[in-house]
Amino acid sequence: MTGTDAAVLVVEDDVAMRRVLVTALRTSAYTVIEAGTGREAAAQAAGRNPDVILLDLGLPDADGVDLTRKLRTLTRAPIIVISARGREHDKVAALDAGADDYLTKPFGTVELLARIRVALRHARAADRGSEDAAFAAHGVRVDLTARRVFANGREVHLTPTEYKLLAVLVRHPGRVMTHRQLLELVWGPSYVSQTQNLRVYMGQLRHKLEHDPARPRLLTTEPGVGYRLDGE
Amino acid sequence: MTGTDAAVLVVEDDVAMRRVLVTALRTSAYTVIEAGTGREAAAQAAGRNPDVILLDLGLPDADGVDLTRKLRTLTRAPIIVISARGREHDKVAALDAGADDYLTKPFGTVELLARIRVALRHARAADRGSEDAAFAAHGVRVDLTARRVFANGREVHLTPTEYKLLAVLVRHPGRVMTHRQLLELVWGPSYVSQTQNLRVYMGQLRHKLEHDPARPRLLTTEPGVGYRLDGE
DNA sequence: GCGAATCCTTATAGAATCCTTACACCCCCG
DNA sequence: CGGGGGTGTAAGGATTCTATAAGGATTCGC
Repeated sequence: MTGTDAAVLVVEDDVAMRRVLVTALRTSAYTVIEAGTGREAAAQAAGRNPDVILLDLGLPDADGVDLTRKLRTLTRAPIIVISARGREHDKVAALDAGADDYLTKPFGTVELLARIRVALRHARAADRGSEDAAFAAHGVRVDLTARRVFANGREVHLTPTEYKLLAVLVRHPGRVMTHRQLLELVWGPSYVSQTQNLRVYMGQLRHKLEHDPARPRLLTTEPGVGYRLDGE
Repeated sequence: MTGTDAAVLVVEDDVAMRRVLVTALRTSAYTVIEAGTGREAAAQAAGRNPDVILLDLGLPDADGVDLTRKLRTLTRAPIIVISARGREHDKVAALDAGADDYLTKPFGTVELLARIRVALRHARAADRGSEDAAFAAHGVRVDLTARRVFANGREVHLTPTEYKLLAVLVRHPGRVMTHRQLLELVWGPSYVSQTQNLRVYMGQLRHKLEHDPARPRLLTTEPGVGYRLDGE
């Protein structure tokens, strides 16, 4: 598989290293976009819509993990992190911040290209689904782009965590989300076994949204499995 | 919390190594499925529908790259390859055969867990685009991705065990599943002789799904062998 | 700093689920 | 005609899971 038009954003401050990367990518027929700073990287990611991002963590002007998180808000393109630091902690932090792969220097060009192919494979598979930005049922309306929630025509105030939880459910209407999924997406990977907390927040959401919180029609329980946001 | 969440298939012949992996996964509240050979791996990948596959390339009975390709035809679950061989050629071969990540021994457990989280993230993103895997016959419809079951247009509530049992049958429509197979896949390897329990649950499923539970057309009995999910 | 909002934990009652036991049934064969 | 293996239904106690309230810890805004 060759580049077939795919655009790769290379974020790397070291000029020599950058030249190596760019040459390898051009040889494989990728379109290359370059950035030498975190600020530039964000601009290019937002403006040029790359298909893959190669990100060197060791930029002088930005913390790598923060930048990863930032880029993730700007684009859904896979991020392959390149770093001189090979400690486990660094890897985990970057991966949990939204990176899709982590390569430690020094690495081979051939391997890098193979990992780029994997990333593109993923991106294409994920592209097929696009999300709705709104949900409405049972007198409840959720506007994800405006971050607003209404119940029976009245706007309801939700705390950040409540909203996050509801937003996850809205993105998967009608389908059961397991405790694990909800906990991981709302609270993060290290909270996957704190199911009690999830129950508390689900109760708060019901209290604010359901007509009769004791007999939920919108936020239903699937005992032993998880919760579901029901349409009509 | 019961183990109805993300399931990880661990393919590893070395017992010591396997124990390390299984312990780490269980601690993070994953459901673990184990396989020690290539043949077993294929069977479990097809039968248990894991969410991620951890594959050691160094199995005695199968070539790792071939097995990767084989597994890719059986499931779309992400494959994380674990290998003692760290040569670039090996990595590229595995990645291009369909693997999603490649870890070289020795590696840290924390990093492995982080990479599993990445893989699950991808799987979920890809899931959104795919059509719902479903089964329909005799007025019964089973939606495996939404975890919903309908009979005669009405949604039926199934308990976790009932659903698990039905899900196994749905993945092998028309084929007889032996008592042993069903017990192992639903209740686990230590329950393979508790056939009475299976009868009870099969009865409950019939009661909820069949038009006339006494004359089952969907869930038929193969005396002395097992049960079968019949199409039209 | 201070108050208010939010978060997370704990405790407990109530609900759902699981698994076992008990027993009736059916069909085949001696 | 009477077992006997295999099967289907019913019921209940033990276990697990869930809902809700309440309070201390923490964070946030001013």
